[in-house]
Amino acid sequence: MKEKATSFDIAHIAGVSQSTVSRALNNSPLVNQETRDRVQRIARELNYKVDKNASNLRTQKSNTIALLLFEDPTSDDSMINPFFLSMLGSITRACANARYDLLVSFQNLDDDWHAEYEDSNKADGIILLGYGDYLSYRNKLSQLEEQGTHFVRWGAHDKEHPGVSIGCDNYQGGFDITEHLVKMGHRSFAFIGDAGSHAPEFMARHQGYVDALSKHGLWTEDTPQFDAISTEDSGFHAVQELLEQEALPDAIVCASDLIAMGVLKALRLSPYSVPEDVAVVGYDNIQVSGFTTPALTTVQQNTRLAGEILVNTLLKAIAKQEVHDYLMPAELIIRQSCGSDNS
Amino acid sequence: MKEKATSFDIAHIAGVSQSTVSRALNNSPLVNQETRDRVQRIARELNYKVDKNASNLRTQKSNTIALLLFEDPTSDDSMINPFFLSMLGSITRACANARYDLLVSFQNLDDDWHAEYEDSNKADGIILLGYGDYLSYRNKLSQLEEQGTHFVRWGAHDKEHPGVSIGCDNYQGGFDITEHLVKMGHRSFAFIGDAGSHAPEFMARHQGYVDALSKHGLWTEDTPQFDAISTEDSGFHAVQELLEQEALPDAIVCASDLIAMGVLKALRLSPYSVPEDVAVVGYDNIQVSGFTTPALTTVQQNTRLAGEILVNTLLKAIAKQEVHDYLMPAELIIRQSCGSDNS
DNA sequence: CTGAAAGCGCTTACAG
DNA sequence: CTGAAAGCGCTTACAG
Repeated sequence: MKEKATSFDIAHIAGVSQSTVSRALNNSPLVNQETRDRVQRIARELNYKVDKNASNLRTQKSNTIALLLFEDPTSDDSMINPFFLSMLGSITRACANARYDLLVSFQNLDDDWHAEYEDSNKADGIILLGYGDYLSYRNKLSQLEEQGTHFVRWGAHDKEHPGVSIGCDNYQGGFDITEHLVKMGHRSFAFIGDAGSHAPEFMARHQGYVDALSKHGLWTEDTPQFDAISTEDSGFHAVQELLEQEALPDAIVCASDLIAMGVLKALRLSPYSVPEDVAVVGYDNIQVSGFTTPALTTVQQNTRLAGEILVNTLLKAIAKQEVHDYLMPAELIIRQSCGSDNS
Repeated sequence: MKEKATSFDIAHIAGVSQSTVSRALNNSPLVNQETRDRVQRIARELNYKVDKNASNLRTQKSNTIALLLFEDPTSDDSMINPFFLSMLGSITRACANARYDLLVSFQNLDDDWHAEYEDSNKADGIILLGYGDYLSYRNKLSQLEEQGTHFVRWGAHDKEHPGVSIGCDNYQGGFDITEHLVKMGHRSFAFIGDAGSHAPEFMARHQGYVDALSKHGLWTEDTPQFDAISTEDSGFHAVQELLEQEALPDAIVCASDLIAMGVLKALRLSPYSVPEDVAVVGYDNIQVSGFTTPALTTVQQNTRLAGEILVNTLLKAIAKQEVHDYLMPAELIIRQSCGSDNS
């Protein structure tokens, strides 16, 4: 293993000072064209790469973004929610386009994550991604903000929360999909998904659902709701309960596609069929939702756009520009699981 | 935004030298228990974090691994192959367990990636992940090895290639799934997937397929094969060709699940049904494959284990321990798309 | 346009 | 057990 070349080695070979090498490599206009070309050629030949630790230390910035992916610690740890995996993909892409490196990290909500990356100068800013009990880390967000850490959060748009957030219109999504079910002729409903303040996204979807039902006079206090987290298992068990209580409604609204997968599975084992006996809808439009039988009606969040906006907003914040919350529209994806017009 | 505290600030407050602060923070046994506690308490109060750039520069290691994800540049850029996304998830997890940071980057095969990360001291080692034209970057791998860069590669096990590789037994997978089709009574076949040396994984799967057919006397030189890359579109178009030529075989073996998705889609639009008229099998066991109609028979690669082995092998290499190639067994996942025993 | 020099914030031999 | 000092490899005012 050869010793790694430094800028001094280049300087020696090129017969210039190390300062000039540094300038040439950074394409400084201060340096003679010819000198620059020579230095760059030698650097290429020696396979020289600027030491990032040294240059970052000197410039006090890292050209790196950290992505903190929160996981619901109760979810099946063998699988990441496909929706977030898809976000991860689009964020990676957006970072590459912006010539930033991306540091990815999984976090538990109770980890001491709040300052780690930017404080240690490994990253210039942080993207927070994940469902999960948002309230429980709210004070950490405040602390981040207090310290002047740059961060953007994917999630529920909420004026009371610190920092800037990019999210999808969960309320509208919940409203639209529910109203569609009403139009399809369904009259009794159940909601599967935690509707408490611990899960703001789910709560907003639920609120949209409730308001749509209310608008059509279909909402009652005893409309069943199950506090499921976003896993197949949660959905599966919720349906089992419904079946035991012999309280199967016309339509089941799931707070996520993953939950809906479990719901469909449970119904497949039951005497009831979808959508004839019961309609099922999900949320997220993960890839699988187009392939279930019947294909799942759901709400799409544009992950590609979301990744771009998250990254661009963060970069703006790092550049000390003004940034704003952004609420992306939710798009209804109608497939077969909600019944057809002539039902 | 407050100025970030340095070890000198801590030293000043604690009334000790900066060297002692550094030792205390690194839990050096050289420092008095009481002093250490005091220093650590102050550091916590000041929300102090060691500057990674400085410490990495000094120690010449980064506790960071870089993951280079190669993409087939011809594939649909709106979507990463779900199989690799799943690998990404398990690698992230494995890194977190090893207390390493993970730098993720997408690369085109023609980028000048080969040295970037480790040479610039941003990472201690590199994981290479992706299908793609392996031959085209073979000399880059040689170069990596020559420079003493630590790397492991996911992919085809091959003694002739530089560096250590972790992969799944593609040959055995291709063999097993084909033999299963033969057992199901299928007699004529087609293979969809590039079987050339540019795609070593696919080539190995194809070789297993050919050998299984040969073993049962079913292989002929004119058994159709299509040079598809791993996308739905490729599979879709290959089937269209088969239909135009009116050469639909008993069974279609796809080099990946993504290809199989396209095959199923094309057949759905045809008068033929799966598995009655034609069997279809895939490879990878991506999540969707369990939800298609009919559910897809495929070959599973254990991504979770793969991620762990990749990371652990790389860490060993970084620690100058001896490392070996590893060939993971392929597991047949039998579902409905291949027909049933009584066919 | 170029060079000599300072300094980013650490870690770690060296001396006590 | 502790401190003074060197040095990791850069970037960038400063002086010419």
